[in-house]
Amino acid sequence: MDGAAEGEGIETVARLRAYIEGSQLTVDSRLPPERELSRALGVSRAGLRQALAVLESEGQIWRHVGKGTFIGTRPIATVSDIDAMVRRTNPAEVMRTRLLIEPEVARMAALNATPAQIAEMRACMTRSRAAATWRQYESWDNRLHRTIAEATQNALLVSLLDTLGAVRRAVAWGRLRVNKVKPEPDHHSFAEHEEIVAAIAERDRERAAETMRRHLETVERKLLGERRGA
Amino acid sequence: MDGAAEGEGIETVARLRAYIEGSQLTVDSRLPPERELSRALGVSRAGLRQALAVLESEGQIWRHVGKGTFIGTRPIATVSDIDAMVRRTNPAEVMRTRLLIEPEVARMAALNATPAQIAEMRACMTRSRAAATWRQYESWDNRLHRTIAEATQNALLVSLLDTLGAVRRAVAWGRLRVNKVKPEPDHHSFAEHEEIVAAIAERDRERAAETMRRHLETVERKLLGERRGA
DNA sequence: GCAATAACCAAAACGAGATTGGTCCCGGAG
DNA sequence: CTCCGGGACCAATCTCGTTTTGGTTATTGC
Repeated sequence: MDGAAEGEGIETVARLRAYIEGSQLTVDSRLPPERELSRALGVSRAGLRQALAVLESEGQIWRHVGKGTFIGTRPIATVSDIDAMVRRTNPAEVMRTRLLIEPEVARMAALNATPAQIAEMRACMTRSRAAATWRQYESWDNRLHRTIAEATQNALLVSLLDTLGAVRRAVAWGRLRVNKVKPEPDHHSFAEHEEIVAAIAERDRERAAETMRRHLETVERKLLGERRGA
Repeated sequence: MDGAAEGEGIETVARLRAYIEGSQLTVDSRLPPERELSRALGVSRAGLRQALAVLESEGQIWRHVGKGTFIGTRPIATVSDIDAMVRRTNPAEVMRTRLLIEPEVARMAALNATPAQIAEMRACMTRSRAAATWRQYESWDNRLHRTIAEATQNALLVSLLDTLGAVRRAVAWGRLRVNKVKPEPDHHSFAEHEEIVAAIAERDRERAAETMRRHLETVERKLLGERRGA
């Protein structure tokens, strides 16, 4: 079984390798469609596909329907499509990710925040306290967290957190907060936000990270814990 | 100057507000195109656009050519386009971001890594030691860091790190490593990788985070520090 | 003058048709 | 009977021309 048949397969693989080497096809370039390539190499399309499968398993090429066959390793999928990401994650993962990143962001913000940014944080808190609806409150809450992100003075980090925020908003937790129309004056976030911004203003990095961590843990409890409990 | 003319403008704004309230248009929904809406409200398109400009400055709506006019605040731009991000960041920001996130990722990996994942980490290290070219070394180095990310058991976090990695590869491109063809056997990363994986295998979260931090600091020095020095 | 109308522009969306990798089925050669 | 080649088909993707839409400028009418 392995004599002639496998020999033919190896022959096709070798011819394919020679073709790729011969043509000045570099990494990431597309090679001809299967129908065309099979004619050029004088093999059947099925035989060519077997040879391509070998090279793909070796990591030499990668293929995708509608796109073609490419030289090199398959490009990784980024969070370019928020909707695609939402289908693979859940609110718990979002909170774990926030807990992992945002305390360190607060620490870095305490180091680098400008006076203007600290002033904007305080303005966000004032406006969130005065919010008449949950929607307005969330708007100012988002802006507060984004201002803290901007205070790291790192554009890449801000974009990553924006992406995380987009996933957070898109992920299906469109429930909760159906009972009340607006935040209570003693809503837990108000005091916690005060502590975070105060720590940043005082340049106390450790306390900024710690208070942010406690804040997010409270949010996590309210969002996930109470759902199980109630 | 402000009597009749401004009065008319306010009148149009009021009529527009009434239209939005009246129609059951919710947040993020698109309202009719300007040409159509101006006919419906019985005002000129120019007058309507002035009224729309008022609502836009208030943050009630946002507009974009080719898309339309939408209710709510303008959606933020995520890291959907790697190339666009590359133009706004630099290698220093990439390293700062890695230093902020990846030690915590290692800490979380030490908590959640499966035996199979730890085995894959060791396989990556073995293969990176045996690499014949820098390209091969980087391939296994990337895969090692990605396996550590996967060990957090958090798909969202993995995607965010993939995005970060894509930016890193795009920004830190042609330079460095022009002098040697392959990694030295005593390359600093080898021993550092060993320490990180050992800490993860021993479930020592604190040491995993600390060794990862030291590893990235070494990479940062090699990448940025020596460039300034030499 | 000046505001309304129309005309034009570039960005985005839309849609029909062509491409392309992946799969299945049938017929013929060995 | 097995197995390979050919063809047809499928779904994802790309391509390209057309339409829609906000933004801008010129023209017209009072």
